[in-house]
Amino acid sequence: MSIQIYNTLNQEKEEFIPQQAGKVSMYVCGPTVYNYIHIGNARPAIVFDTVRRYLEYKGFDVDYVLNFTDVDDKIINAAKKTGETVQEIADKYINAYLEDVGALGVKKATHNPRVMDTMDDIVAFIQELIDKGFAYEVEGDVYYKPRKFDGYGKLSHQSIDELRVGARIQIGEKKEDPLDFALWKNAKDDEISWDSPWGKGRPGWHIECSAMVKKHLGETIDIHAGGQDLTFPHHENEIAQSEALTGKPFARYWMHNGYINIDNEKMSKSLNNFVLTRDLINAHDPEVIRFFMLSVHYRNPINFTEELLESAKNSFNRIKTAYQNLEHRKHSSMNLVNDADNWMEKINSFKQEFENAMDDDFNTANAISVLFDITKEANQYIQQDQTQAKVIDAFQAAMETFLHILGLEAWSKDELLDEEIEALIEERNEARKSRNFARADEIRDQLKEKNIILEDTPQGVRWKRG
RNA sequence: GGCGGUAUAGCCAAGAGGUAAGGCAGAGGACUGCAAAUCCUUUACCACCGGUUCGAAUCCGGUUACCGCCUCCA
Repeated sequence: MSIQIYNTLNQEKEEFIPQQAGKVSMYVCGPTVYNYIHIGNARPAIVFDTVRRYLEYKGFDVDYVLNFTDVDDKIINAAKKTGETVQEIADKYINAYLEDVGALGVKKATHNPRVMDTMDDIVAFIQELIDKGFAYEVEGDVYYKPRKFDGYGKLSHQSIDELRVGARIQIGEKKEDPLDFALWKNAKDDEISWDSPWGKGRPGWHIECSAMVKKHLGETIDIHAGGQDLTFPHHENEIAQSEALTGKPFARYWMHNGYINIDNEKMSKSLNNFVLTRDLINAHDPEVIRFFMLSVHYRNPINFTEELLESAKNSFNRIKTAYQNLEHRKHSSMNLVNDADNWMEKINSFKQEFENAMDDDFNTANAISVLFDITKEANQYIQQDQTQAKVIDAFQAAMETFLHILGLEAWSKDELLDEEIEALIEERNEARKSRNFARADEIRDQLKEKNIILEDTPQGVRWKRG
């Protein structure tokens, strides 16, 4: 089956066919780096990283570009407050972003362009738009004229005449039309600025993405992604800028992820209910956070509460435990090669189901349910009197594959116990043999305090970290 | 006002014409020296009202509630 992607442009699922066989160009709108990111910023990072991982699993070579907006009012204000330079603020929060998102299992982008490094391209882009009659300069500002561009509104499905534009003109602006938006802003006295044909200034917000996409991925890209609030005006404006310039389609598939609410309310400054990704990572296992995010389809809203995260932790533990129990059972398995066909077939069918789920617009919620199905099957298998190493391996390999696609495999590394603990486990075994259960339980409790949990199975003691 | 989204068990969440996946929590049972883990069993008038259909959470029309975007925002 082919991959189906819900395309905001047409509001329906479409078969995904990249321009070039085997290659995917993908651009994701990144953060404005003026603060630590909140969990709302973490969602697109995780979701589109998972999209990328799945495309790579399917054999595509993915060029994944995520930008950093490092020139912006908010950064300038932050710099004014702390006395640092804009560059320093930006550097600090770019590093923080990469750390946070890295902890959540997000792979590094192939490029992380910054506005500061793209200034020449941005200026050239704007100049060309002026030359082509889509933009005009007024006293050092440059504005784009959406009314000049035929398809304006095609992404957000807004009619240009229905837009409520009353609030759009601010005092001191010199737009010809309230709909016009800034490509270049004239510098105020002491602000950071760059030279341009229209004097010192800095770019508007939307133009950077158009310029970066063109610079790093070309005129038409396969996938453009971001939060659904970016649909309008940001992405709409990107299309207007880029397509006016090139005359070619800007992006072929537009993907937008849903919002995160906190206790059923939008995160907002007035409610003061922002949850910083950083704080959450310090308080919870990052993989549980990622698992939680992926347990809901990316286009649906997620409500975040501590209780739901706790529930996600228990859920994810079930999968982890099954994987670890397979590992333990491996040592008491036989190396026969026959009689395993039924199980191997079953395991293969899970693979197919997993792919079916992911093919269907990256339905991670269903993909995770396949992970639970295989977990149950594996649990049943290892309870049999006799097991085969080959089947155990196949179970584990399938689980690893699924977990890797979801970016959740980091925990599965081998862990070792130190000698002291090994000795205690051995002592407990002896105590149990001689039916000295008091001593056995004492040791079990003692280890539990050290976060080592012992479980007695027909195949001997099994331990795990609590 | 325009555009879009959401309403499914105590909770979370898939499903998009053939009478409801999965997980968490709860209850009962099995296994265990006791536990743990696991297995088995168990819980749904799919927001409301009409319509189409042999058949509708699923399609159409309407209603209600909530949410997002239209202004910086993931």
